[in-house]
Amino acid sequence: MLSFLSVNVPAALRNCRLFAELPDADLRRIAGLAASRRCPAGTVLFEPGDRADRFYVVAAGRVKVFKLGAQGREQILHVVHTGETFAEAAIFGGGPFPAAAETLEETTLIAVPSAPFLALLRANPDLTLRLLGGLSLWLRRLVDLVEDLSLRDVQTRLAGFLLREAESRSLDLRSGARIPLGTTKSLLARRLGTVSETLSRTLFKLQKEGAIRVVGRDVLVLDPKRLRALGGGVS
Amino acid sequence: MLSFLSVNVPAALRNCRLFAELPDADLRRIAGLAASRRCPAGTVLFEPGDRADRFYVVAAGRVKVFKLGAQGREQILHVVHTGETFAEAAIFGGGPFPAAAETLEETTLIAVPSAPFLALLRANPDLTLRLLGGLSLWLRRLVDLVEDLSLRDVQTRLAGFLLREAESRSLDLRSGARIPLGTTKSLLARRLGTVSETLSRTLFKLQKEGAIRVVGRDVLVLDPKRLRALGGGVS
DNA sequence: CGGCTACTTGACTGTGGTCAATTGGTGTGG
DNA sequence: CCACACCAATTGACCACAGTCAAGTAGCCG
Repeated sequence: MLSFLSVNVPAALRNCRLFAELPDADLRRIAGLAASRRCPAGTVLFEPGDRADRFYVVAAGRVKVFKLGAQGREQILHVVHTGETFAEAAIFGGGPFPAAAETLEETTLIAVPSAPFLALLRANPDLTLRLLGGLSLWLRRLVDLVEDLSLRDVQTRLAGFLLREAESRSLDLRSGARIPLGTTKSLLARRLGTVSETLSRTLFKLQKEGAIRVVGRDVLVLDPKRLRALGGGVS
Repeated sequence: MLSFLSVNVPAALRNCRLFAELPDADLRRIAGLAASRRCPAGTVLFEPGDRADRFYVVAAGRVKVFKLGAQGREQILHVVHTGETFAEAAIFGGGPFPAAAETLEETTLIAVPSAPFLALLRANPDLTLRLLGGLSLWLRRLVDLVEDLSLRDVQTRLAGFLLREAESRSLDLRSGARIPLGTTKSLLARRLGTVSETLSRTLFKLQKEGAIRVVGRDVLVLDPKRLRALGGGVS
């Protein structure tokens, strides 16, 4: 299923943290085995239960990894951006993919088959350690998500999200800082483990308290102190 | 803080899946570096934010890994049994422990310092791959937990738990099968992301529907079919 | 201009958490 | 052996957070 070759595969792999420092020869080997693929928005990449015989590098675009509930509700586990990998964890231990993945926009992907990749790992301790670091980060994120879902209400989650978002874009949190949500609000809602209606209301509450002001898809921070207080000691 | 040596450290490590096939020499090296420790029930091993410069092997006993919420509510991420390791993920990537850990009963632990362990990993691709498999499993469990918390109600979670528990003890699910909970009900509640009161009521509901019968700390399965239906297609 | 999607707002409801009181079981000490 | 203390578990009353359904608005693109 390779729709050829709008991308320079080796270059795309280099852009990815996991492969950034891999020797040229190895990189080429992977590139030779990998399939590059361009997908329109909404393409289903895999579903829970599918055989996990590959993982993905996002060369350009965005992908959501998510779980679907009984009545069609959706919990997003992670949104994967350009230069990141996903589903690397699933290729170990032999089980199927535990979640589903779907492109959020036109996206170029590189699928790396697991068998040759595992062989490469045996010979590259550095690569393996980097991979371990990546999985460890994934684990931390999931622990955070569990904490959010189980122990914090929506308002706290939202405030925390805004604070983290500001920090990750290295905005200093003075009054007036502008945080772009970068996605639709319904997407954000499903990331935070709620629905768009509730997110709407919660944004409104934060506004009413004077902490923020919502302008289209951006959030202006009006009162960083208050936002921090509501976010409950998130870094 | 080493309270010496009620345990044979190398033997305890051998009992652990992670180290099961490690060459003798390496095992001894680790054993030489590791600190063995006997803890009474309720000993705090680490808290979120502590430096992650070690991980643990449970030589005998049980440990809970958990997150604490604002008003003291607790979400258990995992209960670690004899022969398992925990916190291995935290030693990668340099961050602190993301959760807390505490012994549930009198427990003997082996703490493996991360620095020499990381060095050992570079030389042992087999060990590293086994570790990757372990992390991958952790990740799957957390994804399941997120799914439970976000997309399923307590009754479904409970039914699913009972089914998984029966399977993991390889009980065949005929009517009359007896599933020991193996813990107090309040512990189980916090594992399922709820509180003991709600668990009580939910067990009662399952009884009222004729699916199970609760006898002390065991659950008798009366109607496996119904239980499966309520558990919503959990394996 | 029409049609589509994202978003907002309102009214309602249910799950499940909190608080409080009671029961039950177990181990300890008089 | 009984009395007491302690903890786990249960039950009841209450209520709030947030999800659902439905209607309406705003914004965007063809």
